[in-house]
Amino acid sequence: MLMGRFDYTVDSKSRANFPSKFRNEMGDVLYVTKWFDKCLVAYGKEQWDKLDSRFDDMPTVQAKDMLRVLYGNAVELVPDKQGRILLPQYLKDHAGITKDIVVIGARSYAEIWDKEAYEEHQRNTDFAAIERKLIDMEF
Amino acid sequence: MLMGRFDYTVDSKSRANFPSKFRNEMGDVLYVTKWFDKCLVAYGKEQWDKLDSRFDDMPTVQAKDMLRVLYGNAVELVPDKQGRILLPQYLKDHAGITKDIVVIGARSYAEIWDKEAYEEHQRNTDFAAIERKLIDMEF
DNA sequence: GGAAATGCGCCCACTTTTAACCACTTTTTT
DNA sequence: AAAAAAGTGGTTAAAAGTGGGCGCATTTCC
Repeated sequence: MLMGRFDYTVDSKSRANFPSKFRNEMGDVLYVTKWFDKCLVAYGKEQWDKLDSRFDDMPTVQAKDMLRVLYGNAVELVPDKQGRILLPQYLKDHAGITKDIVVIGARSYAEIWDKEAYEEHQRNTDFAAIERKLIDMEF
Repeated sequence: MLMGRFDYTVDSKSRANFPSKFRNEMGDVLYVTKWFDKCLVAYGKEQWDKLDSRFDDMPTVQAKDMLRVLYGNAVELVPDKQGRILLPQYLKDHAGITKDIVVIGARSYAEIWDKEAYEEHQRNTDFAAIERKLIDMEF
């Protein structure tokens, strides 16, 4: 179960750290692609395969725009011995990543944010609405 | 059943005590995350798993904002031999914790407050409104 | 086609943070 | 009053994070 927040910086060689706690759980291959709300997702192999299989019996024509986003932007990354990954430019662009990043755990996957964008998103989050959602599911 | 109020201070290494009475009941792993009203929640493993399982068959896109708040800010904490926990900075920031904290029991979970914020919140508590709520639910 | 340049993986060294210990004081219990 | 439990403080060791150097491969330019 992935959880927590981890702050890192992209170094001069454009490498970024990835939480060791997450790596232990996700295995040594990460699948990273564009995600909603100006951030990136990272899946471990197992979870990625699960996601992948959901397209098995989806009609191609119906799936094509989703495939373009999800698969067309996906990369398979292997962290180096220190646990760092190298994000391709187009993914960094999507998330607005320049220097400071935030990696958060979200149960079965991780999200990678530009720190500034993350905090902006936090400020704009309607906590009361989330609280109502949780009440609705009788949390 | 968790109940009562316990006052502690965060030491120079930013460790904070956690009531031994609670630990006995909650087990030796705590799950702490952001909560509403400027405080933190702590769950024992059993309660956390119960909560966790409710996301099992919830569609990802629908759940993502709740996951971001709940899991993105959660930590799994194992108290040291003396029963202390180490809160990450982002959680302390959320609750406004600097030095003095208050831990209160709330039936199945515990809340962690900054002492000042807690007393402020107490002063602002509208007992009459709570009384009406209790009347409504035919308490 | 060959030499310089660039990018990237791999490794090593250093710093910082976190976890694990140990010792001691205070409070509670019997 | 003695013993046990709870709470506090500090030291040490391990792990995580960060920066940079080196070499190999591909690319680019002459």
